[in-house]
Formats: sequence, structure tokens, C-alpha cells
Amino acid sequence: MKAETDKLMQAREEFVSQWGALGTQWGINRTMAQIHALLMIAPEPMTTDEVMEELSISRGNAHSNLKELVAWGLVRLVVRKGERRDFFEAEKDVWQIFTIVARERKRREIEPALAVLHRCSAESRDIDTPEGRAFHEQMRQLEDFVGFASKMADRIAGMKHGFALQLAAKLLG
Amino acid sequence: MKAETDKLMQAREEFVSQWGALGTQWGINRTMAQIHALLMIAPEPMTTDEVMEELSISRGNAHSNLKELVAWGLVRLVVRKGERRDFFEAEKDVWQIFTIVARERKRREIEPALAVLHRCSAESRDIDTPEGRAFHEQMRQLEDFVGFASKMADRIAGMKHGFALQLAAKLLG
DNA sequence: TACGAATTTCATTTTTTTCTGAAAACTCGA
DNA sequence: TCGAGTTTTCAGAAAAAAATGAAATTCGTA
Repeated sequence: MKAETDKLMQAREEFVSQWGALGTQWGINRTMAQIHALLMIAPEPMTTDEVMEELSISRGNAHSNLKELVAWGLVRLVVRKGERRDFFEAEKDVWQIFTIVARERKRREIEPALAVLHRCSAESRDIDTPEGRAFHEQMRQLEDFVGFASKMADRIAGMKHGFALQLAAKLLG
Repeated sequence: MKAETDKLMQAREEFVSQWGALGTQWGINRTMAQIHALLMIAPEPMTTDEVMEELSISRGNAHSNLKELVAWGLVRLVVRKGERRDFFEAEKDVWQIFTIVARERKRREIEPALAVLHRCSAESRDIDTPEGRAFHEQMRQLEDFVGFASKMADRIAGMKHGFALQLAAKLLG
């Protein structure tokens, strides 16, 4: 039974550290991704001190990244009766995680781009030279496409898991 | 006509600088995004020196980011008869841009995650304790979902623009 | 209201990423 | 083969992002 426990510990550690390394690829910081991984596989909600301990990080670091994860909605703060400390637990449902990440990315990556394109498209609307028209046309095409992607993201992230699966089955079948 | 040209210059500059700022949000560096923006709206292919000049950046910086854009496939190197210098031109078709970015992101963000999940899932497959089973189950669910997302990305990025639009119309309609 | 336990803030340090600029390495015509 | 024009590399500088740790603040309760 000891060997089993060792193997589990090892697999957990691998997951946490690798997920952290991946985090940097996805534009979120290593620690945030590690905490997320840690909480996703934690059988019970954890305290800030437990997170600090487990990942060997400072209080400030643990605190700010937990706060960020809560802001994303990937982690919830839970209060336990008769406990003064805050406990944190991760959303574990994969479809929920997906919709949260999709929403957040849309907000951070798509919407600001759309705003820029909209502005540039408007500003160039009536520049009546060949170059002006070409520029406007390029802006308009980008704006249309990004606006369309934005709507799609909403639709998909708004679906129930079952419906999305059904749609996907059609697509992959 | 002078006013028209001024307005166009201003709109172009705004696009380039804002697109650069957005770049940092999407995990690519500011300069790379600026060069990409610049080439997307350039009526003609540009040389390294023109890019350096336009963005006030060093040769090394221009060079390495152009190289990176070519590696992504967002920019092509074009040779002109009787010209010794390299010229660069951006892919301007929005659907092409989308498929390139989708492919690249899948390669960088999804595939490594899938590999990690697959490994952790396998390593925990036969840990026969309640905690081991819970961990394995979580890994399996993540692996399934990410694998599925990976297949979806392939399908969509592999579509012709027209077909994708048709599908989308159904979704949004 | 005073105390101890916990959370939050933030100036500073550390680490990582990006940029520069000059040197080295190509390339091609004469 | 030489040399001017061009591309590529890369060590060090600069900038940006992340982490630390200790002080300040908040909160519940005695």
C-alpha cells in the first residue's frame, strides 16, 4: 500500500509541476497554473497556508494568485463552520472549466481587438483614396470576422454540455 | 487631399500600435504583433529596413520577429527579380489567418497539455485506493475533454471558409 | 476595546523576456 | 577571389513580470 501512495504522490506532483509549466505557454503565470492544478486534484478544499506549504511559495504570491483564480471563477472561496480561515476549492467539471476559460479569453483577447478594429474601421470609412479604401476594407474584414468569432464563442460557451457534445458528434462523425 | 492622407496615416498608426498592445494579451510579443499589423495593411511587401524604420526598432529585433512570423506562416518571404534584399508580405485573408493561428495555438497549447494528461492518466491507472481512483478519474476526464477539443480544432481549421460560415449560420441563426 | 488570528498590501528583489548593436557569416556579381 | 550589400547571430543592456516578506489592516471574539 505504501508503493501505491508513493506512485500517487509522484503522479500528483508531476501533474502540478507540468501544468504550471504549461501555464506559461497559455499566458497565465506558472504559480497560478500550479495552484489551479493543485486544487483540481485536492480531495478537500485547502487553506492559503497549505497551498504555500505544498508549492513552497510565499504568502503574498499564494494570496494574489488565489485571488486571481477566484476572479476568473476557476476557484471558489468556501467558509467552514467554526473555522476562521478561508478555504479554497477548484471547479472540477471540465465543461464548466472550459466555459469559464472561454468567457475570460473572449473578454481579454477578443473584445479589445474588436474595439480597436471597430475604431479603425470607422475612422477610415470615408477616406476617399485607393489606399484609404484598401485599408478600410481590411479593417472591415477583420472586424466582421472577429465579431463573428465573438458571437460563436458566446454561443458555444453558453451551451449545456450535452448539447455541445451532440453538435460535436455531428462535426466529428 | 492632404487631410485625407493625414487621416489615413493616423488610422494606420493607431492600428499598428494598438494591435501591438493587444499582442501582449495574447501571449505574443508586442513587436511581433506590430510587425504583423504593419504588414497586413502594407500595400506592398516590405524590407527589413523599412520595418525597422517604420517601427523604430533595431535590426536584430526586426529580424527575429520577422523570422518568427514566417515560422508561424502569417508572413511570407518574397523575392523580387533583380532585387537582392528579402521582402516580406503578410497573409491578408482573415480565414487563412484564423486557421494558421488556430493550428499554431493547438500545437503550442493543446498538444502539450494532452501529453501531460495522458501521462498522468496512465501513471495513475492502477493505483487502487480511493484517492488514486479519484485522481485518475479527474485526469481521464481532462484528457478526454482536451483530446476532444483538439479534434474539434482540427476539423474547424481544416474547413473551407464557406463551409464554416454555413455551419456558423446554423449555430447563430 | 483589546487581542490574536488571519488577510491584504506593497516596496523591494529576483527572474524572465525582450531589445540592442556590433560582429560574423553569408551571397553574388565583377 | 574580392568586396559591397545583406542576413544572421549573440553577448550584454533594458524592460517587464513575478515573487518575496514584512508591515498594515481587517475580523471575530473575549
